[in-house]
Amino acid sequence: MPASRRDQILSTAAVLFAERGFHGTSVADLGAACGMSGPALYKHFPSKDALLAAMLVSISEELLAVGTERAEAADDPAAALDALVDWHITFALANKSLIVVQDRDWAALPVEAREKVRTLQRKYVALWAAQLRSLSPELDDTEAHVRAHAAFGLLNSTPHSAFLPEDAMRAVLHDMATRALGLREESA
Amino acid sequence: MPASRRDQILSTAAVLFAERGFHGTSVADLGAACGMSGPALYKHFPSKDALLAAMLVSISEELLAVGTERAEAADDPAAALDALVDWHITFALANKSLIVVQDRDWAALPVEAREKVRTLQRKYVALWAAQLRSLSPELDDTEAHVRAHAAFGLLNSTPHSAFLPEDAMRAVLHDMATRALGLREESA
DNA sequence: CACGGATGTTAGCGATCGCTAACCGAAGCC
DNA sequence: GGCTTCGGTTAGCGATCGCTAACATCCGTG
Repeated sequence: MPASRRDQILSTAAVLFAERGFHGTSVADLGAACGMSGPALYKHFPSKDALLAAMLVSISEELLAVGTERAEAADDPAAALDALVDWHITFALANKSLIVVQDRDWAALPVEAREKVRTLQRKYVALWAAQLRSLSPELDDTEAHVRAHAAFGLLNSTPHSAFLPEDAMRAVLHDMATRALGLREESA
Repeated sequence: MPASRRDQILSTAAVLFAERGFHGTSVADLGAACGMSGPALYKHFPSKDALLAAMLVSISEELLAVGTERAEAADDPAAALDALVDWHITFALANKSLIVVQDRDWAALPVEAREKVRTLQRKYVALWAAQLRSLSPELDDTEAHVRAHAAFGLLNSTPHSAFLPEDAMRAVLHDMATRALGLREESA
């Protein structure tokens, strides 16, 4: 079943929320963009908030789950970080709008979903930080978290600047991220 | 005159807009946070939109103006980029909320201000891109822009992760950004 | 001292918002 | 062939929004 009505709404909403923000998008706008109008959305989601929650919880889960998997499959910390960078790039390129919405509108989530998302995100950062610390054991834990966040910022710039073909974007982002994290010391 | 009423409103608004978004902050909220209530704001700004515009136009101007100045004062492209990184870090650390608002809520600007901000931002990116290309003349122009955006993403992560004392944050961000941009090839 | 501008107040208007109610046609099932 | 379910419609409610109007207070100045 490729793309249920529900999925179509979620992806349309991601685009609109990314462009205008959650509070800047009315349910009428969203309905219209889905080819229906306004209140029809309530046949698929109990509320506008719940729609946002479904969107953000599922992406946080996927980022963490696949990230964990990729890191565990790697042979050493450097390979794990390389795999994490690769996975994050893949995800960000395939879900530009979601990436934008996630760090823009998480504050609009109802409390319960907000805490769930924050927990998942914290685990995801911790996953990166742990790999950074086993690569460089002298690294302070807080600094490792800061470095992970900085790497996310770099990689998450892609929704605002995907000017190149996908392969080229991948290459540039991979190069910059691995350099920033100290994974390589030589030029191309 | 350090901090007129107008400035106090602007900086309070920056904090609230960064937390809840432009559309998520009512003029009553903003007024209350400034120690007055609601409509009093209209004695200082003609509209809520105009307030946002004043905020974003002025920061875009400052980023570009000082950036240009710093780049011109440098002896070579590498020094210019180093100075740009340094300036951007200084600005981002001193204006965390504004950095957030700028890339979150620029779409809420009235057309005229939006175009002005976009023009200024484009010039700022072009300033970085030009330095990157004179450092590495073989670099494609589009890729240079992408690399500049990625560097901004990295540096702009600081509002979400300023867990370290300011000096340490500066050092970490400077290290990562210069590595990402290929300004150094050796470890610390 | 009168007065005018600057800066605040409260009341309230019109528009828009999220959401519910009531209704309807098509599809599937016994 | 009737009944239910599913997914859609329009009408409209109550709340909130940005903003204006009308009025109060203070303060510098001729």
